[in-house]
Amino acid sequence: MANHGASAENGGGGRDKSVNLKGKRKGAVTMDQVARHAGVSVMTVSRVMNNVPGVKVSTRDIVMRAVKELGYSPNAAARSLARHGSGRVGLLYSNPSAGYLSEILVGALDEAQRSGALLVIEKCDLSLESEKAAIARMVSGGVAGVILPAPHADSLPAIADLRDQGVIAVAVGTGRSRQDANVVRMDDFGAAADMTRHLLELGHRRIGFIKGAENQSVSMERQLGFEHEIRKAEPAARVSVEQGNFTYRSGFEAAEKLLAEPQPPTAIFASNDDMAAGVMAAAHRRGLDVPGDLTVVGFDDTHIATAVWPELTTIRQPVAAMAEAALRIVLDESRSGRDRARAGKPVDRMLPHQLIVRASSGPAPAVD
Amino acid sequence: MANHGASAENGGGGRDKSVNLKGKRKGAVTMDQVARHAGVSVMTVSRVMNNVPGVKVSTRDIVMRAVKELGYSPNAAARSLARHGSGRVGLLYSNPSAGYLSEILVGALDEAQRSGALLVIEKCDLSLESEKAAIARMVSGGVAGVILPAPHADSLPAIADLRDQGVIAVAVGTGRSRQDANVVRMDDFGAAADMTRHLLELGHRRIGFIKGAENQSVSMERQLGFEHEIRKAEPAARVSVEQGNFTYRSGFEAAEKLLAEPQPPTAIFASNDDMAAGVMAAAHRRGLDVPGDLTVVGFDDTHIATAVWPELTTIRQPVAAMAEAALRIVLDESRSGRDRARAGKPVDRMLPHQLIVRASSGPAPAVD
DNA sequence: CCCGATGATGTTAGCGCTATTAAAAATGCC
DNA sequence: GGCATTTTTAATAGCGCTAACATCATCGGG
Repeated sequence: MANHGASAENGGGGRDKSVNLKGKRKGAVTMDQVARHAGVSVMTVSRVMNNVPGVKVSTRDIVMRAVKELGYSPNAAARSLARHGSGRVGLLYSNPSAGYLSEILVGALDEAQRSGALLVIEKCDLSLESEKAAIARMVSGGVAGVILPAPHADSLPAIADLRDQGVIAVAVGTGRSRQDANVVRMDDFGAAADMTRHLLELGHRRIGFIKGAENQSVSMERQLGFEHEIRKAEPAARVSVEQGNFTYRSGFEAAEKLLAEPQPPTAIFASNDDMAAGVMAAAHRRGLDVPGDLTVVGFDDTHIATAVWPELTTIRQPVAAMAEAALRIVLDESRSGRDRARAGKPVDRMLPHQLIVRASSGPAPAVD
Repeated sequence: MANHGASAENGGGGRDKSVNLKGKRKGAVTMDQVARHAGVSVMTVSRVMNNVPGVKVSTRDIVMRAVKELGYSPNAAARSLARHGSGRVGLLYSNPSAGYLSEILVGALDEAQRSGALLVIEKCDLSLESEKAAIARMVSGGVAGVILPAPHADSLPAIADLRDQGVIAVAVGTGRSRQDANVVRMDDFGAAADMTRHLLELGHRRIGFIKGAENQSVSMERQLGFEHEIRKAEPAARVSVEQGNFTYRSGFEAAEKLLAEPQPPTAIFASNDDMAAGVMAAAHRRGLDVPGDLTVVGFDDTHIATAVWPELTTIRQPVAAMAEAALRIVLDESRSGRDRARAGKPVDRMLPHQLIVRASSGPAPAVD
């Protein structure tokens, strides 16, 4: 490691004393170097990097330029250490829709890197004991807060547990705001309404709806959004609702029932993409063309939405952004909540969704 | 920071002395405390924690006990910092099978946490420039090595790039061992042979095979394994091979072709689960029962394998374990390679796979 | 024109761990 | 038994950063 490629560059110049003075290692620009380069002290650089107020604009600019010129990027480890253990954040995961997990992870990881936090991920299954154990592990690992994605976001015991231990909790992807924990979510109600409007605009008047798992609050929100829009825009439409549980299989089975009705729906709105994929399979099995004979739409825009043929019309849920936001909240809260005695109501952050129209939805077939 | 919520609880309980003794902060046991508790110096504790040879067994035991009693877990940030930037590992990801990504992430993260490494994840698409840019970012971020999962594992430019910059590269999930980089993989050839044997044992003699993407070396391995087993065990079997590219859609289309043959196969072996799901859809569309009329098997055991109905018989690829192993290799290499001049041949680690028999495979239908 | 308010910046002291070096204890050899 | 050698342990100096305090300008009012 003594010298190789990188050092040749430095050595070649020969005149750049400052670099030579400090260090021989590649890509190891430190605050010190930036400070020297900008002609200020390290503390000023630190202030600029952390957006701490009380730095003259002109100074800030000089520092910024130095940062850019040297390609400086702060050392997450050192930062986390100096911040005295703050910046350790837990992330509880079980085994949700898989694609969902990786998005959560990517979003959180990304933000963690950016803000110098350390992510501690901990696996558990859906059982209460397992959840509790995982939380205990995190807490004893010294996390400042814990992010609870999807299925755990609605776990009262988990939230209560965290609260009792004085650890910040952020629920991601829960249906409603809540008093006892910070929340990052999307407008499930509104999104379901948007999708419903899309179906109505395509002329569908017989619509099937497949509910999500009963223990998740988003299921209810989505159903309410659907029903609200129907009542508001087209009360005459005929709807039938089946219970699902967010799995492909439950979507398949629900669709079998819906399609077996004497006057089957011309469109089926599944509360997530996995179930929509199941619906599609059931439709194909009956020889129905999608979307010629049956429009199928989902929710979430996970991997499966485009892995399926035809590709699903669905609602894009900004999962990665939600995870990012959750991490930010933990960090902000842990820093601000340090002195003021844990007051203030919990944060409720809602991120925008988007209707993605793909090939699985089309105009309603002519009346039969 | 002096005290907030948590301290009130401790104070309230009043009797839990041990917690009070240890420290005022939750879960913040330091090496210092362990050392004191064990009656040794911090350095000895450090040696024990890192399995450095040269500690008397008796001393090691004492330290271990102290560690356990105090519930000590090393601070990753401090460790990474003190190790002088080592322990920073990059992970390049694009957008592979999604379920794959989260498994990779989970495995790597898990091991990162355990061994106190800092994971730097970096996104890129399949283009060469994007790949190059992502690698540059990581390198300038001071990583000791980079993990290249699935599609990038076969990217010669990426590997060459890394090598030129003196950064360790580990390819995960490539088909063959290689001279220019460390590799973690599974026995794709053998696994495909296993699966083929499974089909033959079920009595299938007309078998369709759907190849994976041409630019990935595992595709070839799996095909060779399949063909090898056929030739070896049942040369009389009729096989037809279609090209796919690992997507659901390509599986669907390949299956359409296979099933349109005058004497269609009684079993289709898709090189991954996504394609197998596509095959299943095509079969259902034609009114074929799976596995009654057609056996469908996949490869990888990703999320979709159980999200589909009937659930897929497939090969379990130990993705998480592979990611773990990859991280270990980077860490080991970066530590050992520090002095000895980057010699030694690359590591080639092969992890065991497993044939998972589920509901999608069954005995061949009676001859027609 | 001096003195306390404000800013704006610089200094100092660690965060928890590991490398390095020095010291002590155990061992070997003649 | 004495001294070179080889373990095994201890002491010390940072890693790159930030919190807390110290310092230095700058400025207006008495």
